[in-house]
This record gives sequence, C-alpha cells and structure tokens, in this order.
Amino acid sequence: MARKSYSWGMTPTQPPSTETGENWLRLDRQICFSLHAASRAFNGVYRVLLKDLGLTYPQYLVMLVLWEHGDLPVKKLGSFLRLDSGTLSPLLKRLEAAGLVTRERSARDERSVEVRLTGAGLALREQALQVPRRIAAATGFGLDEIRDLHERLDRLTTALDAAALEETPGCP
Amino acid sequence: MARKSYSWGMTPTQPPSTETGENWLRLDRQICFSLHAASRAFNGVYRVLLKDLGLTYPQYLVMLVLWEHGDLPVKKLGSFLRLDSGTLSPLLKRLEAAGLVTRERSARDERSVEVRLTGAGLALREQALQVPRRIAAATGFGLDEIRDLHERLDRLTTALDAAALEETPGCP
DNA sequence: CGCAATTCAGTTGTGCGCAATTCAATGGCT
DNA sequence: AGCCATTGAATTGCGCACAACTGAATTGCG
Repeated sequence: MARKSYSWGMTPTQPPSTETGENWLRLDRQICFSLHAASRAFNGVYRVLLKDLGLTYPQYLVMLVLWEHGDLPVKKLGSFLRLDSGTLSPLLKRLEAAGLVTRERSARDERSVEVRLTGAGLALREQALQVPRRIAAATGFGLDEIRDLHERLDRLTTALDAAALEETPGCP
Repeated sequence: MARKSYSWGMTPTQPPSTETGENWLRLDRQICFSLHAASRAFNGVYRVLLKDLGLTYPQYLVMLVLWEHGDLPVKKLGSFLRLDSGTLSPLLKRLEAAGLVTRERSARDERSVEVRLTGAGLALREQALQVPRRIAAATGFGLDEIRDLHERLDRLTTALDAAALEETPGCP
C-alpha cells in the first residue's frame, strides 16, 4: 500500500533502454556511493579511536607521515598526502596550537616552512601504535584481503587521477 | 646526499618490534589512506563531469535518489544517503535555489518536509544519463571488477559501522 | 646584472560532514 | 484530556577539501 511516485521506474514513453539507460544510473550510484560511504564509515571509526589522542583523522595522517619520514617542509608533506597548503596551513596551525609540531621558515629557502615534531608529538606515537590493530579488527578483514583491497584502491586512484587530467577542459 | 631526519626508522633503543610495532603503522596508513585518497580522486573526476550539470558530487547523489525513488521527505532521503539534516538542509536549500527541487512541509505531519523534483530537476536526468559511462571508463575497471569492489566496500562499511557502535564509550 | 616566470605558504570563499542544540509537532501513557 | 518523551528539521560551530588569489622569495634567462 501507499504506492508513491514511480517517477522513472518503467516509464512507457521510453523503450527499456539499451546501454545509456536506467540501470546505468543505478550501477553508478553503487560504485561511487559505496566508496563515499566506506570512506565516511572509516572516518567514523577513526574519530572514536583518535578522540583519546586529541587528533582528527586528517591530523592523524599528517602525524603518520611525520613519524615515518621525520621533519618535512609543508610542500613535501602535501605531496605525500595529496593535499595543498589551503588544507594543510590551518591544519598545521592547529597541530602547532596543540603542541605537537612547530613551524619554522627554512633558513636556506625563506619560501619554505619546515614542520618539526615536538617532544609531545614524538611521544604521541606510542599511544598511536595500538590504533592500527583496533582498526584492522573493526574492518573484520583478513590481512591478505586488506592487502588486496589496498591494491585495487590504489589502482583505482591512479586511473581516476589520470582520467581527471585528460578530462579537464584545458589540459596539456 | 642530504640524508635528513631518520626519526624512527630503526632506532637502536627499540627492539625490532614484535606485533605492536613500526610495520603496523605503515600498513595501517595504507588501508585507510588508500580509501581516503580513492574517495577524493573519485570526487575530483565527478567534479569535472558534473560541472556541466551545475551539481556538486553530494548534490548529484541526492538527485540520484530522487530520480530513483521520486519525491521523499528529508528524513527518508537522509536514510538512503546516511546523511542527517545538518548536511541535507543547506544542501537542499541550494538545490532549491537552483530550481531543481522544492521543499514543502507535509500537510499530514507538520514536522516533515517533502522534497519534490521540479520540471528542471526531472529534465536534468537526461544529461546525467551519460555520466556513469564516463565514470566507469575513467576507472579503467571492468564491470565485474567494479561489482566485486562494490561488494567488498559494502561489507567493509557494514563492519565499520557495527564496530563504531560497539566502540563508542557510552553504547547500549 | 636585472627583469620575468616560477615556486611556496598563506588567505578567502564555498561546500560537505558531523556533533550538539533548539524548536515545533506528534504520539503514547496515565 | 493533560503531560512527557520522541521525532523531524533547522541552526550553530568546527574541521576538512579545494579553487582562486595574494605576496614574498627564488630561479632563470637575456
């Protein structure tokens, strides 16, 4: 009962559609939306786990890079994370306000700003060490399955980045 | 040359670490970061393709749901997309300003707001029909591979959502 | 050497996502 | 009928992502 609005289910004015049809819109929604939803779900779990560390998820990513590669200029940091200064500048300011990093203009190149871990920033790594295990547990995936998913996602990202470049109106 | 900052690569003060060790932080970064990056890459491609339609990616998702299910109250719309009114209210206002939808309080339940497609909103579907094909092409993935990825992501999302509930400090 | 193009951070503006709050309408319970 | 808990939308506040722009420092080229 209550049969509301069948806006396009099987409109008689259109043939069942060959290729560019209804089912495509459905399929499409599934791919992009799944990824979107999974990303947000991941974010939600991280939000809970990182609350103790006083970090947001993107801040956690920045700390991961710093822990792994040591002090870095903002530019390098951004290239690791695929983020630009518009995102990083305010984020790093907040990390600085939290006492986890310092920002200092490089002496050799005054354009560049060096991001350095403070003692507190380095110490925080100890607490972060148990996060990955809890995340892995939350996914319910095995290690090999995670690895497989990771490989697919990276391939997807590479393909999408390449396509975005080609698709851009003014592209070289 | 220029061997900078090896903050924790193999610090001699720590044993090679058994389980809760360095490699975990690396692995972890790969899972979550891959997903994060893939999501943003997808977003970038959609941004380009949807510019012609005058839609952002989340707005496109809303339109997809409306095209598929017809007019809906905000609440239902949100349950399809896993979004709350805090996100949807301003988004729908923008869609309304663009002339694609109308918002009207329900007569039967004054708390509820019904979102309806306008003629322009319905007409936009014709232009949207070619988006999925171009997206699928951009991924470089085959249909079955897409389907497989979709299944994994949905499973992941379900697991993460469940874990987030359990993990929450005050959980029933 | 000196001027122009490039590089790097930062700022501004827009939009999404989510938590927390507010407010009105509704429904259940006595 | 009257009261209270619940529901639905909206608003506020914060943080992230990205485009566009600013401004300073550096590089390169004639």
